[in-house]
Formats: sequence, C-alpha cells, structure tokens
Amino acid sequence: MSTQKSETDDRSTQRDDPTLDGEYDPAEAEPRWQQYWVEDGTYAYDEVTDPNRVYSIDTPPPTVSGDLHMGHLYGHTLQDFVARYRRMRGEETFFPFGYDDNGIASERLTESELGIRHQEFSRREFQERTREVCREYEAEFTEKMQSLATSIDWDRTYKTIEPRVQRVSQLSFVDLYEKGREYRQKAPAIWCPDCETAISQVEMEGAERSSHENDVAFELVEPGAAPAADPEAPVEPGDDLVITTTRPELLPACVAMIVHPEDEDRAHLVGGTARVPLFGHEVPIVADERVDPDTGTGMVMSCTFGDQTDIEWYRAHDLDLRVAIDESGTLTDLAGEYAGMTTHEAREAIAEDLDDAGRLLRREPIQHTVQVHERCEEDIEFRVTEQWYVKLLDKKEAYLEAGEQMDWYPEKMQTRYEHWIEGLEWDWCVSRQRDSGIPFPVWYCGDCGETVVADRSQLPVDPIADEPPVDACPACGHEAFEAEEDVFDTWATSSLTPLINAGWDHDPAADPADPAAVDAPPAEADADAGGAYTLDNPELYPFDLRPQGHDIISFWLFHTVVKCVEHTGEVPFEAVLVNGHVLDENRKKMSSSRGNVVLPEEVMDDYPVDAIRYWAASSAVGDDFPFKTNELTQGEKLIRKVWNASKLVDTLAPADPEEPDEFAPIDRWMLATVDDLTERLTGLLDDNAFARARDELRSTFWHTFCDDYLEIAKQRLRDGEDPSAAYALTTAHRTFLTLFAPLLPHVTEEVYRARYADLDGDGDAESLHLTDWPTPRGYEADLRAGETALGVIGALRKYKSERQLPLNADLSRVAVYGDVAGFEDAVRETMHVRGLDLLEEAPEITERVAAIDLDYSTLGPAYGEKVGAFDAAVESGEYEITEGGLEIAGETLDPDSFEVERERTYEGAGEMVETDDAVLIVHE
RNA sequence: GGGUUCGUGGUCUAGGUCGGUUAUGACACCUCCUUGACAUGGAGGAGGUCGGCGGUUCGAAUCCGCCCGAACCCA
Repeated sequence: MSTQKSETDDRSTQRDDPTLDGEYDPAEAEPRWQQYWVEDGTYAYDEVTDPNRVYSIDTPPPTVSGDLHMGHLYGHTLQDFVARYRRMRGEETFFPFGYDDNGIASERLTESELGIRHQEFSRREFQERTREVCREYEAEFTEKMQSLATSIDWDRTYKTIEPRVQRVSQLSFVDLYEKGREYRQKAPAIWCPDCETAISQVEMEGAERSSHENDVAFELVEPGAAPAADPEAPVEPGDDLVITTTRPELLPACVAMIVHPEDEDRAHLVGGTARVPLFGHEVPIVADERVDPDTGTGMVMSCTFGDQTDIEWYRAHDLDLRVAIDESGTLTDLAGEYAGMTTHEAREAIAEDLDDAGRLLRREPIQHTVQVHERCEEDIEFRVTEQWYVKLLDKKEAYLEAGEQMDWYPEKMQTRYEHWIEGLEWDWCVSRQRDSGIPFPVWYCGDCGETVVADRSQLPVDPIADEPPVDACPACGHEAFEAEEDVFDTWATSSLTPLINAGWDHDPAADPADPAAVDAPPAEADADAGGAYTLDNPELYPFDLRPQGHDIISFWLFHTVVKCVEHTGEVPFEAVLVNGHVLDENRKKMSSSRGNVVLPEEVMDDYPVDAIRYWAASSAVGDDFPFKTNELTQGEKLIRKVWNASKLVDTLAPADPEEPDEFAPIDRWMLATVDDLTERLTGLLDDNAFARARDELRSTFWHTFCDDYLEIAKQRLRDGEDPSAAYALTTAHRTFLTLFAPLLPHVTEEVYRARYADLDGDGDAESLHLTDWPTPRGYEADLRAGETALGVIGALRKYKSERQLPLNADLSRVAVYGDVAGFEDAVRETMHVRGLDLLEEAPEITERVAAIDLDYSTLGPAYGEKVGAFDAAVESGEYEITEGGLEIAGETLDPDSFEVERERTYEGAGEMVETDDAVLIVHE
C-alpha cells in the first residue's frame, strides 16, 4: 500500500532545475513545491478595486487546539479546487485563513499547558497567555495545511482572540444594540448546570438516558365549576389526580396541572385546584391543548421549568414562578428538606418518599432521550436569568429570503437552512457566564440599572478593567457603575468572519453617504451618530464563496448570515459550497469509540497529496463519501501516467513549435477534441462539479490523448519531421497539463517547470498556477471521420487481440469502406498496415435485414398506442421496406423514424471486420 | 415522532429536474499482448433491468403514491 519514501527532511537534495528525467518522486517533489509556493507568494492576494475581478472565499476557522482530521483535509481540498480554478480564470483570488482560538477549547488548553487557572489572571492577561500557547499550535496547524497544498494566502490570517477581532465583535454588539436587534432580558434560558452558563439552542443535543417513569398521585382540593361527565371521575376533595413524570425532583417547582381542553373525563376539573404531594402547595388546574392526551395518564404537571412547554404554559396561563433548582443544579430552599441535594439525588429521594407516602402508584425503568449540553453531556435545565439576546424570531422571513439569494451547491442543502429557520423557537442567547472570552462592552448604573455601552472609539474594552465612557449615569446622574461580567458566545465572533476578512470597522470621520461606507444606517437615537461603518476591502464583500460541512449550516452559516445582513444590509455570500462527511471504508461514520478513525497524517505518509486530491474529487459535492484506498491508488497511477506521457512528449516535440499553415486531419482532430474538452470542463468547474470534471479530464487524457493520439503521433514524429504533429502534440499536452493543474498541482507544476516555464530562457519562470486557464482555440475538425478512423483502429486492435497477434504485427492489406478521409496515414502507421485501400463501394458482401430499430421518440408522440402494433409487426416480420419508408401495420413510417439493422456476411478473401461506421476487409 | 437525503452488476458510481431504442465508468474477476513513456501498461470478456409493490403513459432507472431499508438533521 505504501509506495512513498520519506525523504522530506533531506531538503539539500532538492533539484533547482526540474527535468523530466527518471521517475517522478512525489515524496521529494511535493514538499519542494509547497515550500516554493509559500516563499514565492504564489497565492498572494493583490488588492484590486473592481469587485468583479475578485474571487473571495470566506472559510469557517477551525479550532486551533483541535487535531487536523479528514474533514479538514477534504473540505479544504474542495475549496482549493475552486481557488486554483478561479485564480487561473484570471480572477484575483482572496483565500484567507482564520484560527478560532477564542473558545472554551483553547481556554482549557492554555490552562493545562501552563498549569494555570484563568481565574488567577485578568481577562487580558489570560488572553495574552492563550495567544502564546495557541501560537505553537497555530504554527503546527499552518504547516499541516501547507503540506496539503491549499493555495491560501498565508499573509492573510486572523485569530479570533486577537484585539482587532475583539474590536469587531464588540462593534458588532454596539451596532446591533443601537439598531434594537440586541436586548437584555430576564427570561427562561437554556442552562448548563455543569458549566454554570446559559447556552443557546444549537448547543443542545439529545442523549439516551436510563431513567424511570413515575405515576404520581396529586390530591384534588376542589374541582371546577362544571359537573363531572363520568360518575367514576374524581370529584371529592382528597381524590387522586395522577400524572406521569420522569422528573419527580421538579415537584417543588410545580405550578399547575394541565388537562387537554377536549378531555371530557377531566373537563370538570378545569378551574379547580390540586395539592402537590410531599410539598403541600396548591396549584391551579388549567386546560391547554399542548398536552398529549395519549401519553401517560393524559394529565401533566407544569413546573418552572422542566421543558420548553412549561415555559409556554408559564407565559400563557400567567403561572407562578417557583425556582427549585439553582445555577449549579442544586435544589433550593423551596424544596424544603431536599434543599442542597443535586437534581439526581433529589429525584431518587423524592421518589422514595412518595412511595412511602403512598403517592407513587407506579415506577418503571425506561430509556429516553433527554436534552444535554453538547460539550459536557450534562442534562440541561431551564432557568430564569438575565441574558443578552440577538433578535431572530421577528425576521425569519428576511433570513429565509437571504437563503434564497445564495446559490447552494448542492441545491438540496438549502432545505436544511430553511427548515432550521422555520423551526426556530428562541432568539439567540449570546451571553455566557464565563470568565474568559470577549467581554460585553457594557456597564450598568449602580443605582437605576441604566445600560451604558462603550464608545466605538474605545473598543476593544474590558468593562471590568476599563472605565465607562461617561462620568455619570445619563438617566439618573449616579456616578458608580457595575461592569457586565458576561462574555460573548463563541459564535458571536465566529459569525463575523466575512466582516473580519473584509476589514469592517467604524470610522468616526467617514461620511455615511459615501458609497464606500457600508450600508448600515445608524439608529436615530444614537447621539454621537457621526461617522460610518466601513470596509478596508469593500471589493471582497459580499464573498463569492462560503465552503463548509453540512453539519454547520444550521448555526454557523445561519448566524453569519444574520450578523452580516444586519450590519451591512447585504447577504454575505454569493454561493455556499457544502461538503459531506468522510466516512470509513464501510460507509460508517468515523468515531474514536468505534476505532475506525483514519488520520490525515497516516494517509499523507502513504500517498502523495496529488493522489489525495484525486480521491477528494471522487464524490458529488454534498454527499457523504467513504475513504477509499482504491481511489488513492488510482490517483497515484494518474500522477504516474501524466509524468510518463510528459516524458514521452518531451522526447518527441519541442516545447514551443511553430504553428504550421496546414494541419494533418488527425492533428486538427486532436486540437478540436481538446477545445471541446476545455469548454465542457470549464462549465463543470463553474458548477463545482469536481467529480465529473475529474472523470472527464482523466478519461480524455488517458484514452483519447495517450492511448489513441499519442500512439499515432509517436509513429509519425519518429519517422521524421512533422510540424503539424509536433505542434498539435505540444499544444494538446500543454493544455492537458493546465487543465490538470487545480486537481494535481504538484506533478503538473513539476512538468510545467521542466518543459514550458522558461521558454525564452531568461530564467524568469512563473508558476503554472499563475498562468491562464485555457480557452477553446477554435479548431474545427471532422470529428466524425476522426471517430470513424479511431473505430477502425480499435477494430484492428481487437482483430489482433483475438488472433493473439502482437499489436505491432504487420497486416499486409486492409480495405476500408467508410469515411476515414484524411486519416488513412493514422490508420496505416498506428496499426502497421502495409497496404491500405479505401473502397468506393461496399465490398462484396451479402446482407440481410436482421432487425428494425424504431425511433420511439418520434413514433410515440405521433402514433400513440399504435406503437404496440409496430413492435408486434417487427417481431413477426410483417413489414416491407420501400422507397417511401416502412410499410407496417397499415401505416407508412418516414425513413427518419426507423433504422434497418443488417447482418453482413462476406465470402471473399480475407476477413471482414465491422465497426459502427465502417466495414473492413483484413488480410494478415 | 417530524424532516431531509439516499437505495443502480461482488464493491463504489454516472444518468434521474428535459420519461424514448443495446443503463456510464472505476475497482475487483477472467482471457490475451512484453511495442523503444508507463505491465503501477495495453486489448478484449463475463457480470446489473436500476430496493419492493402499485399507478400515470404507446413507453419509466427517470414522474406519482404506498411500503421496506440506510444515513443525517430536528424533536
């Protein structure tokens, strides 16, 4: 399996002067070119002003402390196909890179690397440390990325923790706040008791848990006003009302019992009250259709808060708030003797006591799905806390419309985005109760609580360390302030990457009416409304492409769209490229618990990067696809084929031949075929159809160029001077090399440098990747005669093969009946035919009609169900072929609507061989 | 439970939005060929009726419905 030798550390052996001698050694050549491209600045973005000349890419920055995995390798390779293709199309390509080191992951990494705790430092000091620790990891990550040959401009990088990015994050907050899109509210929030912070909807996930289902009997205090329908129904004070719950520890937080409005058996209870067992408080019985009458007993308790529906009930029925669980998941004083227990302890204790009290009617173990925090797997709670939110729910339509405006590759992925928005139930909670992170630039008046936001010129700011922009509260004049201690959600920053990349900022001197200003009108309430938001590189925005995995459409992409639309009024991306997940060879998801994870490093040790890129292009964009060593092997073979064919071309023809006045037909045919391929490939790459582009290119190169044309040209050029063949061979070869460049950047560069880069000999060689993508040169050829001739050659190969003759065995004489005009030499030379005759008339063969092929696409619409009768008549032979057409089943069919298939027999000397378009008589 | 996507020879896959004669290619398999780029090459062969059922139609892998199975997302 492994074929690559490791010589990468011996850089002294590298060749300054690429040649086409010997064998191609990717282990030596690939690192050499990677180093060259970076040092040379081959992928540098040169600022231009015209947005139409720019191709800008915004990628989601990976977590720096994480390992490079196959998903990175795959995703970045796809992006790189686009980047390299666009660059060669003449678009100034902006392909930056970001490191996401502003998150819990890098916080924990820093703590463990340095043996410190972030609480021991100020936020700024701790972030300094984080930057130091991450620097090493970034260097390592950069090196790995460079060894993948992604054509990133390494001078255009950012880190989400750097002060510039912190400023952008805080500016974003200020802008949204001023626009009324960001608000602070005391409300039920999704809470992680382990991390002791609010989290957003996207950070929850379901997890399988073992638990118990408990039937708990409440005690009726008094029924409602209506009479009971069922004589058996509970009506007397003290009768049992039974609910089913998996969370008895929420009993102290119970604020109501709910029945379905159409539950006739319990309608009489609505308006009454019940007593909560063990805790003794009375709660109202209300009707609400959000109860499933078919689940459990059909009656439920509502607590503040057990789940999302509890929150809805709390609001809809104006229920009490009973907070029985605190921020760490511990029961509060409200829980009486259970206070101080964890939720899990209380769950067991309360169930036991219910049982002792005779109020537990049933208890059965079950498996069910609960919502947990994705990072720590802790069961989440809903707590009423004061949090900052970004408004989403009131603008779902606008965000759906933004999705419409982007081109989705593949199109089907847009539905994921749409369904996500349609299902949104929460605004985006962006505050986190953590110590490190980017702080909210906010203070509150110590007296009246008025919110004071930092001046934009102050940013980045840390309210704990820095002073507010005013001396006294603008509302009440009080002079003491309290700093907001919360920090931003990670996504609040990582959703700003297009703005970070384009250099978004606020310029107090800028004129909002200036076309260079970003379309973001300041709120009218803004007192110091002078200035405007600006972009350092407005030509980049909106970005042409946003690549990412399908798993992050719903939050990362969505949040980025939201933020950018709000800040600039424009959808940030022209197109979205969604890549699937890499699965193992058995199409199973890779996971460490399954032990089927393939590491990029191992693959890169075993295979050339060009082969890995060939594999990465093997699947339709958006589909999950398996890791396949056989694709990698095929990639290696293709690299070798490109090299060997190039070597041969180099021995046959000069690198810059003169264009002849006249072409031999086979040469013009080759050039026309290359034109044709160029056009198709350009269309496929415009559509990001990498797999189809790869297959078309490979197959045309390998079979048409190498197997067919090169074999012919080889004979002719070895026989003597042939300007036509020399020119066509070199031109076709160079075009193939260029078309292969985005797919196989290393081997093509190596060949290009050896043969084409410095034709004028002034030593001023340029990278293949900076040359122009080919365009059709306008060669016209009789493609049909060419096909016929290749068919004839193929038939002769088969003839030899079937007779176990060597392919270079001489054939004394071949007669051809068929249009191979102009290609006689090609046939003769390639197949070693000593005498070739073109027949004016068909050879002496006897023909009989073997079958009639009907053209259903014309007959169907014209004759409808009569077609069945035609089929039957053809089958039984009841038809007649006449001058006017085909007499069949009482109709005369037009000659265009059928074809006669004839069987030929030849009884003369030699052997008859048939192709689609020709008949040959072969004499050995 | 809801949604999305998918189900084509032994394995992987193209085609499917525009239904039309013998369903594309690769890998593996079999036979043959050392020709001076490459045997990590070349020529040829066998192997599928397109998950199942039903419908629309002269005609369906392709459209519609139901069912079965798989993956993912959301509950």
